[in-house]
Amino acid sequence: MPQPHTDSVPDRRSQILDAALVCFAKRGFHQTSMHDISAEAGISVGLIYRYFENKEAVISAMADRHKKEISDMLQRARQAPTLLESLEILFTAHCCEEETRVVSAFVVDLYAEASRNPRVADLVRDVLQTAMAGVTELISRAPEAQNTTRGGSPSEMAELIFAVARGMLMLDVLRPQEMTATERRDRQLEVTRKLWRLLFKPEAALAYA
Amino acid sequence: MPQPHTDSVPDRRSQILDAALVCFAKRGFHQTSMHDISAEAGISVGLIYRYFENKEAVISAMADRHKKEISDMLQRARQAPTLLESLEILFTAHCCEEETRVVSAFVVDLYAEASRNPRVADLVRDVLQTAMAGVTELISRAPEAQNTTRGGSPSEMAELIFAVARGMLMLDVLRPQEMTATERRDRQLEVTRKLWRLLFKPEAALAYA
DNA sequence: TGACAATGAATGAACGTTCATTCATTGTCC
DNA sequence: GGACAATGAATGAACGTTCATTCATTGTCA
Repeated sequence: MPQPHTDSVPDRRSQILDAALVCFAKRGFHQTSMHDISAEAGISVGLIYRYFENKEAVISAMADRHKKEISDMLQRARQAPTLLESLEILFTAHCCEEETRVVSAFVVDLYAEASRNPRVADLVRDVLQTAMAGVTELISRAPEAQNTTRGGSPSEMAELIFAVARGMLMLDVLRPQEMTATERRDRQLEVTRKLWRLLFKPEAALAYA
Repeated sequence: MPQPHTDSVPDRRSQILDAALVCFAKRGFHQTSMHDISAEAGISVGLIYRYFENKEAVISAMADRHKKEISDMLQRARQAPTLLESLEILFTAHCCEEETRVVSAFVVDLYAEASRNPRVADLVRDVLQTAMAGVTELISRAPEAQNTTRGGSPSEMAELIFAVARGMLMLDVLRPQEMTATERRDRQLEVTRKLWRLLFKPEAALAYA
């Protein structure tokens, strides 16, 4: 009853948000016009206003969706058998898409927006706190982390992990467009493993590395 | 000859760039109008066009100035007596200003712009490579780094250091406006020291920290 | 007076948003 | 089933506004 077609009406909101993501990543929030989004989605401008109050609502909805994606990612990370694999999921989440740059550019733009839009800032802060809490707990439970206090408390380690993850994501927008998602993923994994060794590998094993 | 008055003409270009930095940080590159900049600088709109070809030229000049500031910072870091102090300079450079947020927000915006403007991307890449090379050399020469290969080669360590620095800068734009520059600086220093311990402190000293 | 610094009204393009209109689909009655 | 009414998703031209940029004009020195 709610959706009698299920196919002919392909969830307009998602369709619009998908198009918006592409446009936002390509041109940024404020350089993207509603016409850009409508063209990318293959619909008319007016139709966007049937599903979103205005342009800012589109941006907010994108941020909300991103929040859900992050918590999905966290769920996956939680189910990984080892801490290292959890971290690998965390660090390469944005490489899952066809176009990694799309996600990275969007997130950097999101932070830029957060720096001047308090509502967006609250949302990003909230996402970050939830994710950090999840990872902190992950570390607390992990047997790999039991024998080392080198990186400080679990929450301090999580802080460092997230700083590196954000820093690498920022670097990603500088990489040449030609780089494939796989290449990006490999670069990310290298850094992940380096950080893991640094934080969790028993000292003895490293002494003469 | 270049500046005949030296005082009555207070270097218009710098004056305009100073105003632009404030506006860009407050509203972002593309939401800042030329009128905003002229109002902030206390001059007329038209005058900006006497010193800059167009708005993009203002952005480019800002990026160029940022490049010079980074290399100054690197120079200062090079002259520090210990590696830890070098790192502290590196991590708190953006806290020197009255308004830390201004610098952080500008840099995040710069990366966002880099993700879609190849000229800006080249410039940021260039700055980053120069700075990384400087820090790599700093590490190579430092006696503190001689006894540990824990973090990998000097250039690998530099990569990690810069990732954390970028990540912390990104976090800075989320901090409440009320936070003072000193508080921000302290938070940055905490992380710096943690990273330093992790990378350079001899293993023995950490075993039962 | 001449040369140049500085102004800010004017221009036109682009943008977000609105809304009168179209039309395929669904519901209703005989 | 067939004729007709009602719906509301979808369109895109139009509107008011904002903005980067221009340039005729004014102010200011030597």
